[in-house]
Amino acid sequence: MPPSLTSAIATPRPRRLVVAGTEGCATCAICEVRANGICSALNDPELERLAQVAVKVVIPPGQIFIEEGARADEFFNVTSGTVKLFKSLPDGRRQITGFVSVGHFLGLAVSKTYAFGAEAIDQVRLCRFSRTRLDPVINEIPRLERRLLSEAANELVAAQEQMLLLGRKTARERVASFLQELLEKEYGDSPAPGAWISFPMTRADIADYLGLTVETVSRTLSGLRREGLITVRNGHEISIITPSRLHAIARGEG
Amino acid sequence: MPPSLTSAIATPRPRRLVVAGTEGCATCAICEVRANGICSALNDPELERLAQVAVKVVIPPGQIFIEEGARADEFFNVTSGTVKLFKSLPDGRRQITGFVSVGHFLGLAVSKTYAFGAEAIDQVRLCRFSRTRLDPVINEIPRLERRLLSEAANELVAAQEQMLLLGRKTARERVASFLQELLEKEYGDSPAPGAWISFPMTRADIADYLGLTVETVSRTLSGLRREGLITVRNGHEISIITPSRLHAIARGEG
DNA sequence: CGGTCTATTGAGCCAAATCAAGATGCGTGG
DNA sequence: CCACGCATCTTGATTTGGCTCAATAGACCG
Repeated sequence: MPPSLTSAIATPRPRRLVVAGTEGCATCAICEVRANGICSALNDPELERLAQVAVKVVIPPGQIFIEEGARADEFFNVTSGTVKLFKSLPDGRRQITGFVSVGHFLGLAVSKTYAFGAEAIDQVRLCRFSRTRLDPVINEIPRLERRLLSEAANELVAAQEQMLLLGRKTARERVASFLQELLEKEYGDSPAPGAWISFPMTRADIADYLGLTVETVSRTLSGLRREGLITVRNGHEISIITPSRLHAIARGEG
Repeated sequence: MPPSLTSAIATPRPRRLVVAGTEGCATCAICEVRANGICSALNDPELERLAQVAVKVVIPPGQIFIEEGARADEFFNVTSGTVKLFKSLPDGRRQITGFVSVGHFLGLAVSKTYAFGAEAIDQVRLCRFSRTRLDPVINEIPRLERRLLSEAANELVAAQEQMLLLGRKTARERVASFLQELLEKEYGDSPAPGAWISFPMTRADIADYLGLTVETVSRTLSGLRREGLITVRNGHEISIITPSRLHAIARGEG
């Protein structure tokens, strides 16, 4: 199981952090994603308090807005689009630790620096909070802290699941797990066989997420297609024909 | 990179949860590990409050005291010994997601059931709290919740590091990373070259932690020994001769 | 319609898994 | 004390799943 240098290096490194578009500070109360993420835990006056320290920003596709190892003095809340979180080795090998989208809170790292990087896959909208300004708000609103704790616990569970995948699953099982995850994100646990799911990440992203190479991901998807388990459209839309079969494969019972 | 069925199955499944020794409820104020873990965040009256809901238990080596998927109605705080946390696939493949020892808090899972299992490696002492009794205490003491959040964030960082290891590192880099981790747990970041570090886990545990097989772990350790980077004594004690070389290997610069 | 990414497919290779002996250590009981 | 049984660890021989290298095929875009 040699490291896949090329898959990581071949990915063109997106340009560095440049100034992202700022949309001014809208009131959170009328935020279109108020029902999602940490904001859903707050009432109107609390949201008002939060709005005072929030700045909405727009990040273009491919831009890194959290640099690994940089000083961690900002938090983010994703309001639209998809973000990839990653860690890298000095020689460029890269592991994507998660894809996150609307409602997700970023920057929980307690240390002085970010332990991971974050890059926009498609166009991403964020609420940005400076740490120094958010901290007192968190202290004021215990429910917010409780919400963060519960979010952290959920992420921990997901991380453990991913460790099982990376340490013990075959390529086929990994790809099936990934598709399964897409399905669940879209439809919860109701299978919805045959519906089209579109995803923004490239094969290289999927490979770096699953600890594989681009070629293996591509080959494995082709295999599943040939077996009639899935259909692929435009490369970035799939339809899962037999969710239960896929689920069995993902758990190693395929 | 086929799954290592044997390494997981060969490991004899320890007996099921039987009644563990109970030591009665000592006051936390005089607890020998008061300075560690969540308790260190509390003052005397708060500890007194905590003591009311805590039960000290002793777990013999090899016993599973958290069953994957079981109802999660208890929390634990490790006061001595070493615990392995793991997730398994239906066919027995196993991934150890972490080794935890004194001061560590277990059971953060927000869901109804535990997402992972926990097994004592050597003799383990725990403080056990029932969820229903601990919840109000957490609500009363915001500092406790903050402490839990910070612990969760730290675990998340460790989990991301482990995903990088499992997804992108070679066997040699994984073993070096593991040894590096042992060294850091023992001495922080001051290298202490040549000192003996003893660890309780077997080669099978290490393999299940690093996503390798027993044979590969053994061979790799032999390799590092042959190269004069480490010395091994009794199989469960090592001395790291050149910490900086090891660290370089762990980061993929070896 | 050429240029540049991104994805697919094929051929060959290699790191780690699997299979197979031994070696070492350790508790138990004669 | 040693002999036995059992588990753990090490080492060797062989196999293989996924990586690497290489070439082609789409997709997108100015």
